[in-house]
Amino acid sequence: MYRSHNCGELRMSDVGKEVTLAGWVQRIKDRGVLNWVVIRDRYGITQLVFDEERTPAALLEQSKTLGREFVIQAKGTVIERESKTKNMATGDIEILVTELNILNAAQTPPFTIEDETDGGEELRMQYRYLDIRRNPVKESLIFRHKVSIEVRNYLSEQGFIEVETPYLIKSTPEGARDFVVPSRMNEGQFYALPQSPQTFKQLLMVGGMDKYFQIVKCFRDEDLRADRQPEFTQIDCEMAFVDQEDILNTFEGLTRHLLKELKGVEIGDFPRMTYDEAMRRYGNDKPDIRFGMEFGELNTVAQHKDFNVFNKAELVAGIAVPRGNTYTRKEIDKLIDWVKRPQIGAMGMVYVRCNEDGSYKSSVDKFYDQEDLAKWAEATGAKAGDLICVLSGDTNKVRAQLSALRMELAERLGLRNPEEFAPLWVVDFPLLEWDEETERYHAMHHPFTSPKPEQIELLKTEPGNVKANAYDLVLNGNEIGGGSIRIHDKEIQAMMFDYLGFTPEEANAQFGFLMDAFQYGAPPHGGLAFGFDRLVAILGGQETIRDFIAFPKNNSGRDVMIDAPAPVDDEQLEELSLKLNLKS
RNA sequence: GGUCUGGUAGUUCAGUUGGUUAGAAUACAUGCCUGUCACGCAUGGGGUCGCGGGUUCGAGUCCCGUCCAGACCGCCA
Repeated sequence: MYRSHNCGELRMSDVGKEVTLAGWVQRIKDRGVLNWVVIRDRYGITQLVFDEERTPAALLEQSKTLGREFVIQAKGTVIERESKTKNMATGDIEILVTELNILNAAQTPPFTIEDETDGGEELRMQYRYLDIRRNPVKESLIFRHKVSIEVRNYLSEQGFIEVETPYLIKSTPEGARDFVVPSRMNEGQFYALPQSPQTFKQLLMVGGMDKYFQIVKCFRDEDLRADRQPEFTQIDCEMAFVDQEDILNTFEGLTRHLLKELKGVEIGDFPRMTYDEAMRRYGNDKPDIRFGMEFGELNTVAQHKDFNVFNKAELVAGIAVPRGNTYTRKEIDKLIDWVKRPQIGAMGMVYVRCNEDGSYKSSVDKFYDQEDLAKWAEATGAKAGDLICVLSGDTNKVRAQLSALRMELAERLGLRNPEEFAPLWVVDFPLLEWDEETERYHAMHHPFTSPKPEQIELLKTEPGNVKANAYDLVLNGNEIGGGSIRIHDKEIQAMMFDYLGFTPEEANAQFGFLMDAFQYGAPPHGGLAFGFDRLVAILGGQETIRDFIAFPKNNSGRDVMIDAPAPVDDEQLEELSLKLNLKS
């Protein structure tokens, strides 16, 4: 038996007990005739004491050979401390050690194993196993475990069955780039790792598993972000014999359950907003509605004067920054520089100071009088003391730019409280999206998404205006889930592929198995997938998913700990019938 | 593919207008200390200033290239 207790559980009521603890050396405080050693495991920390009067000399000397992160086992008696501390749960007691075993010595770690470490990101990733010993990372992983248990419990109680689907599947041209895996037994052929189990879950519906879920890894060979990894986890769900309303209710229930069980937050019916409305009010299909600063469209109140920048703009829109009039001219200039950075790309920014006395002072006073500016204030909901920021130009660009500005200002103003949760459904997404590069429509969600039935005719005349039975679940400005009612009719599916530019032969080669299945009794069905890493991170109060993944990849998709990806040797290539054609 | 920021001691960082022997904190080592808990005190070791080239009497500092890291845009059906 290596230990009788863990390092987090001993209290005053245990005083007098003979115990054995095992763990890592957190801290050594050598005072010569007295030595304290703090030992740590997953459950907490406990202080060991060695002193000249009560400890054999040899044992005291042995305690001084310890170093940080040594793995040790200590036997001894729980005693009350002479000086207690509230800094640790076990701060009232300590262990008077009678036997010390060094189970494994350790090199000094490259960064401190403390809550506030001195280690930089890269170093922590390189020695992730040391990083995981730190409370914040450890707690994040434990939190992730709790979320996954709650998800499984809830869905299981609702009658969902978890079914595993294959990881070695087929590459498809639509959507993200695939990670491909060469097949030794099938020369010149490749598997692809799934971007999602989409077609398999639909086939499970055809198979009669009318409530399916899976907590499953997905893979996309695209550039990374703070909230995007090349391999990530989804809560993938699908239901048969349901309409959109059934699905929204089911997964709103799951989300509400998670918020209640894990955060103690009770939320009523989630607001719903159409895609068009979200774009108009927030310039964004995943609005953060924890705060206001909604867009005011100013075309009608700003396009009647000689200010040509506005007159020739497709959209003039502004937001009211609460208490923004406290900004100095210099600060506003910096804000203008900020929106003009290439990442945002605005040409400029017009601002209006809303003075406490009800008057206005703008950067375009030459063109607009007080009466005009009062209308701007009304449209943006600006109050005395606010600052109105106005951008103009191409509608889509203005919305994206003003949305970025809104989020940035909210962040600076501390309006994005991570302990506040504001979910909503965004519904009625467009079915298709125009792609400038290939000059054709492609599916906004995916090609299996059902158009609104009453709009199928509209596909022929105005494909860009057709809405889909597609929806996203948004939490605090992040898309945490998305899904749709699927097509379950072979003819409509074939028509969709046609609109997306597939020849019948291509459609058949890629997705023939699915359309075949639709001929053998496919039930109406639909579903949704949550981004599990993102969901866990946001519930945990963060927007970076890395600390909720045990072994994440870095910005370039590399695992710096195991140093992957890496070349394979010539024999492996030979066996796979592969030849490299390196660009550099 | 692009924009921006950074790379100096084990680690986190400072380093002025280009100037003589590159600093601090922390970690580490040694010694002292009987109630510490971010203990304290003293002493000590520790540097390819990411890499390559250029300008200059002289480069951590300026210029060009390159590599690496992070954030973002494109991309992510």
